[in-house]
Amino acid sequence: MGATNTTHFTTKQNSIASIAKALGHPARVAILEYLMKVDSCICGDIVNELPLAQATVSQHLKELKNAGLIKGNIEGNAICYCVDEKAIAKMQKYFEAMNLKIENKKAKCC
Amino acid sequence: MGATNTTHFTTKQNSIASIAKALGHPARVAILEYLMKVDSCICGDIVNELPLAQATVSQHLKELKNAGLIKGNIEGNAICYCVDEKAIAKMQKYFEAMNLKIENKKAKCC
DNA sequence: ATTGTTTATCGTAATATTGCAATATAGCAT
DNA sequence: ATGCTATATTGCAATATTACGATAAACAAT
Repeated sequence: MGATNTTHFTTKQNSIASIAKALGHPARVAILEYLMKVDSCICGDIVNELPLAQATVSQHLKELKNAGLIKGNIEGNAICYCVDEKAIAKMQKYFEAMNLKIENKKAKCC
Repeated sequence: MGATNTTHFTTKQNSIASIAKALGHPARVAILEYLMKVDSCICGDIVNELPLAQATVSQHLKELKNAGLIKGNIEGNAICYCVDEKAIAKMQKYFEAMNLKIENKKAKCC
């Protein structure tokens, strides 16, 4: 096969997996971090920052956008991409809750 | 191509991407959540919990283990898998820091 | 109108992932 | 020793991802 079977999992599980998957490539992590570093941003900068061809970077940006991790506005010739706070906040809350559960755990097996 | 080019990114970027990638499948998110729910765990339970064949679940467990998200001890006949707190803590800190940076951000473009 | 700049899309090749049946392995129980 | 149970591995087919060159689209500037 090769196609992920999403139908049997909860909406939240699929949503977390979808965001995580988008972050599952170092180039996309690097893009996100670069967008955080500069306050406003144009893709041309990103291409220069990364060891990848323009077409590849564009493709990565598209995936980040599809996953809701970034949002972009057309600004004349260029496009302004920004981190989408909502997705980051969602992941932050998810791992925070998980972390809390682990700390409150008494039983240990491993 | 198809092979991810890790050499040009930082160790941390590769590390975050690697953990995120492992979580980039709803079945693996579901496995992690199930391991959180029960305190101690055996893989047989996991197979029954998921809509996937035993071989597929075993493969997903292997990936989670490779990414450092879970750890497992052999216990006689079965294997006891647990969430590895270190990986969760790492992700939690990563997103927390990112979230803080976003909150302190003044400039907005999108 | 032509040129240059920036970003997206298409086509394609290489590689990775997903999923499962079949089989192997390892320990437990009889 | 034989069978039973739990997990891993192998082999394979279907699909997805990664990467890039070539090209297109959209706009700005001359």
